[in-house]
Parts: sequence; structure tokens; C-alpha cells
Amino acid sequence: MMQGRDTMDERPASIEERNLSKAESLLKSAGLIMPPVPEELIARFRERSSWCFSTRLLSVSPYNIKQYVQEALSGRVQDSLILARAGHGVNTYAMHYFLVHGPLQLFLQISWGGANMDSRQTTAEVNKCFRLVERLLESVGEGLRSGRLRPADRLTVVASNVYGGFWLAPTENGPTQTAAARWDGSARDPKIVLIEAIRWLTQTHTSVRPVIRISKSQYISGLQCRKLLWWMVHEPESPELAVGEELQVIFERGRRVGELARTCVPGGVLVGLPHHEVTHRLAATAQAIADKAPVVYEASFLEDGIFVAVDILQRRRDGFVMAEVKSTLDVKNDHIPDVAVQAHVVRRAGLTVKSAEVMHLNRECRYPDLSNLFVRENVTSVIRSAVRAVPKQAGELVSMLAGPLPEVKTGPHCTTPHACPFIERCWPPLPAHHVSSLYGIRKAKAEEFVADGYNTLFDLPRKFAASPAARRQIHSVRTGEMIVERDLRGALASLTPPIAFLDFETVNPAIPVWPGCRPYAQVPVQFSCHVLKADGVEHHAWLAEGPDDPREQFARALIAACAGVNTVLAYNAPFERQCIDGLIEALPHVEDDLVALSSRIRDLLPIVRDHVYHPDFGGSFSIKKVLPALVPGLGYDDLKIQDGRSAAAAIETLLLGADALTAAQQRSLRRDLLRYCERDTLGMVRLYERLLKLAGMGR
DNA sequence: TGTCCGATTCGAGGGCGATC
DNA sequence: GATCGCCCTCGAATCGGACA
Repeated sequence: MMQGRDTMDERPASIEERNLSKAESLLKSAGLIMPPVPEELIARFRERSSWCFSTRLLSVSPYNIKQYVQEALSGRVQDSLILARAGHGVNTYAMHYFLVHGPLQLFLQISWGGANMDSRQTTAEVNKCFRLVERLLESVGEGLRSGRLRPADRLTVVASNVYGGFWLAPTENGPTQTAAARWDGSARDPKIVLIEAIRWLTQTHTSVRPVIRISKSQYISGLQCRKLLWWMVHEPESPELAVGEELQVIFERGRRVGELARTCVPGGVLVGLPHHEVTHRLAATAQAIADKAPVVYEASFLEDGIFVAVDILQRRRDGFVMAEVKSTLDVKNDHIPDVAVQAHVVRRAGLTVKSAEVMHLNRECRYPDLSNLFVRENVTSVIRSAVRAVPKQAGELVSMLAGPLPEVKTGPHCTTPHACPFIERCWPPLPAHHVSSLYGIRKAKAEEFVADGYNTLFDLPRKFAASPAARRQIHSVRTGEMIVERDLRGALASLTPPIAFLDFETVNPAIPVWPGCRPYAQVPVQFSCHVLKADGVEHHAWLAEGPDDPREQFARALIAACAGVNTVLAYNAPFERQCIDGLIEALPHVEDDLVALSSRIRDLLPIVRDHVYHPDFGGSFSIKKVLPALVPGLGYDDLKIQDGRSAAAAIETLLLGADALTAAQQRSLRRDLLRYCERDTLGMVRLYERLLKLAGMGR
């Protein structure tokens, strides 16, 4: 579908055709052949100035080829064509043919037109390249037909005998990566680059050997367990690896923190391409480094089979400082291999890493002053030994991946430092009342029991040290009966009516949004309160609306709801107390009321833990376990939101990210949140009534 | 991801008795 | 009297469990 050089039409020539023919005549007069012009671009093909024809306006001279390549690699360019002689001085000139068309991005720059150049030789060179361009375009068509190339792919070919050249296939095979590293100004025959790209396009699929490559996070997973890595690489679509809503919230949080971290080190170039576009990311990084960018964000490197994207790569006089952004409040142990592998890969790519840092959130920061939101901790010496270990580990992991699923014994690595998503594939389902379910048992102790042949609570020896709750658990499980201690009555009698049953839902944004809040400050934004009086039960509920600071309204509604009660009962009360302490700090004018309220708070959890055990508790006194066992029929299964973490994520979306939701979605989310929170406190009321009966105090 | 709380574990240091 | 080993105590660190 290219424009032919011979026009057989008898009609008067259109403006476009006149432009085209003017370009052709000009080239012909200089001994050059006309390179191909895709039919779709002819309509926009214009003469812009002397020796310059293009379909787009030019902001800089085409001689500045790097800028055009960078623009294309960032994915911002529409289909276009530039055909121009450009340069400066008397001898620094070149012929340019820049074509962005479908999956092809071609940038050809051949020295031509300089006063002291060998005209015959340079003209011949340009013509040779133009002929290769014709072949390249034919090969693109062939590649599309054969499926070698897809319309959405991007094949980038940079052929310049001024700045060097390379080509980038849209697949992740090795040669492209090597080519990317050559964008360094070293001489490279443009014809060779064109021929390589043509060869690649006309190769059959089977001739390309897939090269195993892993990401940084996969490398980290591989350090934890090779089997886990093998499954991640060879079964990427497995359901265990599906990203759930909770994980998405964490990813989104990390993304926002990363974005904000960049603003603390301004003036950089962002390699913002999608992560799967590895080759283009590498090229864009190489370009930014070659351009001496002071900072590169998401700088991408691939060495030793490991792909890494460095959050912030900062140029210094004598090397680079790399910073890994973490949305935590401290440097964690598992950040060390993470930074180490990046440092290794970046060094392997030829850069001098002067220091490595973890840039994490600062617990001293208070909104609205976010100038100290991040702390940068130098971990260069901490990661040293981990960096040394990378080449060997990387080699082992990559060669392991080329083989069959490795044999790995189960052990602590199945849950540490991260819970393995494939754990059920390796661990047979544990029998009911396994020793690991004993309340408060330490992992090592449970393993010791199993090693000694004690698998379940039924097998345990009669004499061994255990807490009273654990003893009650063993006894209850062995007899199959619920155990109720005598002094439950006394514990319940200490709760003076009227009693309010209280539950908070909170948000804890990593990036604070309300005055005085630090990163991850727990801010209560919803409560449910059932007040049990002599004449029945009253329900109060409150849920914040919109992104404004909800604390004042929350506190006032809470104080009103608990007015006149003698006991405020919560399940795991330290949580509610901590939230109220936060409110007192933020709202000193209601301190007295809040302090009075806080002093009336009692905890239902220890009352259950110290007096009751039901075999269905499963070694846990969480209300999610206790309620279904003691109050059958009042679980959480019928609710859309079934636990606090989902509730917190939903509220954060509702309050701080409501733009992404329709009005109907917002209404539905509010309804679900109100139902969930109400169930928690209604559950506490029913649980309290059940405990009264068990203590012989109920009606 | 965070916090808080309580229980357990670990290690340092001191007291005390046995032995040389 | 010096040394060694055992036991106890106490405080710090760690772990587990609860909440969001």
C-alpha cells in the first residue's frame, strides 16, 4: 500500500501529490531515490522548508535524532513521516527519514550534504539505506501476515551513522537488550541495523529461542522458595497468583507513594512505559542516561536474566545514587535483598552505584507539612554481602527455571517472609485441631511437637506447660464440649448497665490527608453502637461522607450515642481506645467528653478468652471465630463485606477515591459498610446475652 | 500496611554451693 | 581464695493475636 513512484492518473495533481512530486524531484536532482511514503500519510505530507518534508510540525531539527527516538519510545507519537536534510555548520549534515507507521518506528540518519563530504559516496550510501527501508517495510507487512508482528507491537529501528544505531524487537529476546546498550554514540553501520531488523521480521517463530528472564520481585520470591518461583514463571495464569482487591489496594498505595517520592527528587525523566514493554523501557533508560538526565525514575535494566526498575536513579558527579521507595515506616529485613539485586544489576549494566538507599515514609511527618514525608536511609554497607551473593543466586535460579519443577521441602520459608500463595499445593490439609492451632503456641514449639509425633491436640502429652486458655482449649477439644469457667459470672457482673456495644471502622492512609495525621495514622470514620437498656436495644450508626476531615463530626456523634451509658463494651478494646486517644489529640476542645467515654470502655475479648472455650473456636478468640460458635446463625457469610480489612479498603475508596465510583456504586458501598459494622455490634449484643445465659444470669 | 498488648524467650548478671 | 557450674531474677527482644 505504498505510494508508487510512477503516477498513471490523468487527473490534475492534488496539493499532496504536488508535495510528494516536489520531494521526489528534489531528491532526484541530487541523485537520490525517493524512499517509500505510506499511502495513509500522503494526505498530510507537506513541504515545511527547504529540504524538509513532513506530515507533522517539527519543533527541533531532525538532526537531533535522540529527541525523536525518546519521544517515540515514550509512546507519544502518532503515525508520521519526516524526510529532511538537516544539520548545522558547513559539514555536519545528514539525510533523515523518520517513519512511525503501525508497528514500525524507524529513525534513519545518514551523513549527507556536508560541504566536505564525498558526495558520490554518501549519496550511494543513502540510496542503499533507502532500498533497505523498502525491504524493511515489505518485511513488516510479511511479519504482520505471519503473526511475527502484531499490529499493537512496536518494532523500533534506529539507524544512524552519526550517533550509532540499534533495533528493538517487541519480544523479550536477548539480542534486543544487547542492542539497547549500544545507543552510546559508537559507530554502527546503519545498513547492518536495517538488515538485522529485516532478518528478525522474516525469521520463523521456531528459530527464536526463548530466553528466561525474571523480574526483581520474582528473584526475591526465588530466594524464598525455588518452587514458588518456578510456578510464578511457568504458571503465571494460575488462580493462586490472581491479584485480589486487597492486593490491588496495596499496589495502588505503593504506586501513589512512588509518585510522591519522585516529587522529592524533582527534575528527572520518567521511564513510564508499561512494565511488559521491557525492550522499550531499556532503550528509554539508556537514552535518558546517554542524555545525562540528572534523575531517572523507574530506570530499567536487564542483566544476568534479571529485570529491575529502579524507583529513583540520581546522577552524581562520580556515579549514581539509587533509591528504592517503600511505603513502610522503617527499613525492613526483606528490603535488603530487594535493593541488593538492583544494585547488582545496575552495576552490571555498567553504571557506578555510589550508594544505595531505601526511601521510606517518615513517622514524624504531620499533615499538611509533607516536606518531610520521606526518610532516605543509606543501606550501601548493609546490602554489601547480599550484593555479592546475587550473581551465583541469579545463575542458579535461571538455570533452575530451565528445568522441571524442583523438589523443595516444606518449612518456615512457606510463610516467611511472605505467605506463599501456593502453600496448599505443598502442604496437605492439616487435620482438625492440629497442634499448630493451640492458642498462643510458637511456631518452633509446634514444629517440635510434630517432630516428636504429636500431630493433634488429642495426641499431646498430659504434662506440658501451657497457658490457662490453651489448657481449656485442649480439654474442650478432647471432651468435645464447651467449657465455661465459674467466675464468668463475676466478670460479667462487673459490667454495669446500661451497656453500649461499640465498634469502629477506620482508614489509615499511607499518605496522610487530614491535619496532624502522620503516615498510617488510624483515623476512625465509621462507628456502630447498640445500646442495651432495660426496655430494649437502640442502634446508632455514623459513616463519614466525602474527603473532608471527619473527626469532629465523628466525635460528636459518638459522644451523643454513648450518652447515659455506664459501660462501653468493645471487642479488643485497645483498638477503640487508641482511636479515641487520636481524637483527643486532634480535638482538644472535646477532650473531657472523650476521656470520660474512654474511661468507661471495657473489653469483651478477655472475658471470653479467660472463661470460655468452644471446640469450634479453632484456637482463636477473634470475634469472627467466637460469634459463629456461640451464636449460630449470626456469622458474616451473608454480607458483602466480611472483615475489617475489606471494610477499611472500601471506606478509603469511598472517602478518598469516590471519583472512580458511580453514584450507585457509592450508595451500594455505604449500605454494605453500614451493614457490616452493625453486624459487629449486634453480634456483640447477642454474644453478651449468650454469655449471661452460660453464666446462669440470662433470661 | 500499621498499632497495641500480653506472653514467652533469651541473655546478662548475681548469688550460692561444690570442688580444687 | 579462686574457679566453675548451676540456678534464679530481671529487663529487653521477640512472637502471637487482636483490631482496622
